[in-house]
Amino acid sequence: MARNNLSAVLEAVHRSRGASRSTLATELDLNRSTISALVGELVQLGLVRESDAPPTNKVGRPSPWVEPALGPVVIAVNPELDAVTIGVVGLGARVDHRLRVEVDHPITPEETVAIVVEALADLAVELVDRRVIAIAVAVPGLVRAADGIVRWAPHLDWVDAPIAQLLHEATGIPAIVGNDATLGALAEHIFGAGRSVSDLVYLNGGASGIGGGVIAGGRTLAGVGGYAGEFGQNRPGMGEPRDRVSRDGTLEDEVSRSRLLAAVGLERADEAVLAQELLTSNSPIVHSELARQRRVLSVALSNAINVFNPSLVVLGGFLSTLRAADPADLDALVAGATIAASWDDTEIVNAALGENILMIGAAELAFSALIRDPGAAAGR
Amino acid sequence: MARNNLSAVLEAVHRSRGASRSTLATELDLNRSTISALVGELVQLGLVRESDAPPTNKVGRPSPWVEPALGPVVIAVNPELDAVTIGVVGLGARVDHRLRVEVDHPITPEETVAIVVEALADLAVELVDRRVIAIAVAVPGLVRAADGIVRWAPHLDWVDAPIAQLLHEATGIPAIVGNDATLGALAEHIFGAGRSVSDLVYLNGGASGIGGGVIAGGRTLAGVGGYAGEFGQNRPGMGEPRDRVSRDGTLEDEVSRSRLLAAVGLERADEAVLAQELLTSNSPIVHSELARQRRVLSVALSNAINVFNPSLVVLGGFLSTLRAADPADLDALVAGATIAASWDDTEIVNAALGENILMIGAAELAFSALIRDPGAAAGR
DNA sequence: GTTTATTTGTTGTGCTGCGGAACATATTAC
DNA sequence: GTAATATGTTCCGCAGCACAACAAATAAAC
Repeated sequence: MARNNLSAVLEAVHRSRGASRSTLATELDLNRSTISALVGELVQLGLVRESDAPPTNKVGRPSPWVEPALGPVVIAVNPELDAVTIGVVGLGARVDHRLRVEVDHPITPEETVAIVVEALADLAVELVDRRVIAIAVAVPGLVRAADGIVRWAPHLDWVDAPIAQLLHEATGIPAIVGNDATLGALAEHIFGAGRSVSDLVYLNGGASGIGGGVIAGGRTLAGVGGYAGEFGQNRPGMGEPRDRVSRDGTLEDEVSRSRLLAAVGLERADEAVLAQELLTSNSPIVHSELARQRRVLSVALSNAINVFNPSLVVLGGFLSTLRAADPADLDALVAGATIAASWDDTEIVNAALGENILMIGAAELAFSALIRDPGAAAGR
Repeated sequence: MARNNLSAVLEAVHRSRGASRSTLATELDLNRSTISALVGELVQLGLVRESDAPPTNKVGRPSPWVEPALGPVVIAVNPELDAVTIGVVGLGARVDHRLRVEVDHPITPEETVAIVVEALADLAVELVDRRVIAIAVAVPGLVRAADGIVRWAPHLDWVDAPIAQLLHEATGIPAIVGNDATLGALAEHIFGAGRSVSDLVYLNGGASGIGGGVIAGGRTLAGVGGYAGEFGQNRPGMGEPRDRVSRDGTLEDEVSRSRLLAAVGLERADEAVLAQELLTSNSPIVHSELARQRRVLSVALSNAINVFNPSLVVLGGFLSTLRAADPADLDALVAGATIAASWDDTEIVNAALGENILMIGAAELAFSALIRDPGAAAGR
């Protein structure tokens, strides 16, 4: 039987990172007595804790504060070309620990599993008294929703990698996998720039290309297989033919980190350094490349806004730098190629969550399952 | 209180256009006794009727047939440049009457209302003993979801037209408005080519341009304002620069009915005639224009598939002709520019519902509200 | 043609989630 | 210190639905 309001209360506490009982009652439109019972049950389940009323200067009996419990945590994992990032994440997007294990070659699924196992051992002390709900992996590649198999992660050179199964077998902990940009969109939606918004498009520019994720009507856009949101492979129209510099004309070929690195004359640089270089350069080559990439990006964004009519377009990675170089220019370009009624509703912003975005997004994958059925985890 | 399963039963009967009680029970995973009670209630509400068990050769007590009742109907309205189409539509997508009122000039909202009022008078005899739930309008333009105002219908030259309010004031019947292509997508999803599918992209080519609608995760993609799905205004990349023949390079400028008419040398023609001309022509001009439009369309479709990962792309209007001229070519072009994993899930098909598509789609707008709360309409 | 197996409708009962009302309690306002 | 206000607590009741036992209507078996 679907104990729906139990989920609703847990979700509200999770998303707000804490709320008073009375605000829960008014916001969820539930009776005080119901909230009382449900919160009590969540406390029993160890998912939530109540603390003394915070000091407020309002008349009336103070309402106890309801917070996510410290117990349940998710081990978030993000394998990348040069490193694996692992985090311990609690309800309410609390990132308790984060560690980064560098590797000197493209990492295999098996090596990823080994690193996670080792990290779990290292974290054993911190995880005493914690309940590890799941291992959640954010992968830069296509993840089949049905079984969590990584169909294709070009950057990591993974093909049909059963990473979830491998992790589960190695640790005994349930494992779950998602696409990194999709999880980034989810994280920004629940805890970042898109908190109060139910329709957003998230685009992230990284070394491996451009990933995208969409929240539509408050829900993650998945598609049949779970591959939705691959804006990077799209071919946007070029305002001027000479803007096209790649063979295929895909967005991530045209708007790319490596072309920006080339323009500033660097071999490699981390995000902050590249941004610094780009934003302080006087070179006309840099400026014209930034302008060209903005023009191409603007068409892709217009296409996306025409189709999704989102409240927000959230840019991450080097795409936010591209915007930062001249936000007004990007806005004007997008405005020029977007349906006016749609553009009126839309704002382009930079991602709000920093380095933790994928930890939070991956954890959300597991927490959303917990929220769907709070009783399932512990006993009944 | 959300009487959820009452909705579920009504929805199942509506979508299946009739089912036995026992299949309802198994498909909705409800107890026989529950189905019995709920169907009884829907009969009481006049939304559903039971008839004798249909002849089946199975062992066991025969299960009564449950069908949509004849009573509740929606008046569907579709104002177009040259005519207004009005239909009487019942639950289960039963189109009882349809009439087309030709006009010799772009119709105004007020004229549309007058035509609807007149049609209601003409239909008075047929509507005896029917319960008109709502007037539902499918408009070729942008409809603000919040209040049903037509923000912009370029083809009709409507700007901020409160058509729902006007219709309600003139008739006393609740009125509701939606975008034509969005409603087309909905109709194909529930009763057409996309029946068993929860993710589809619908693109319709008409005289006024290309309209689009999306079903994602079984729900209509709306966007914040309700303007989602405007693929026609998108700018797809061109494989070869000379494919671009318009100034802005928007999809509906490049892939257009008028360019096809020009190629076959006609001033005007209805859909069937144009299709006939295009598919039987030997002219190299016609063939090259068809091929060019297919190439441009294919990029737009690839972009859509990369983003939505749908099970189905449904083409309507002249777009289905464009495909019919060489389906393999279109498929190959799309395959070449789409993420392989996504393309594996996707099939491109022609729209299955014919002239009734917008009648059914518009009616769905009202019926979905009825299904959400079956009790609201009649008494309690 | 009668009996048997099978499937389904019907009826009565009980559980569960939640709202409502009356009362208790902790705070501010005066 | 008393009043006003907001909220927690407790008890009750209702609605939705599953479950079980029984009745009914069909096909299959003999």
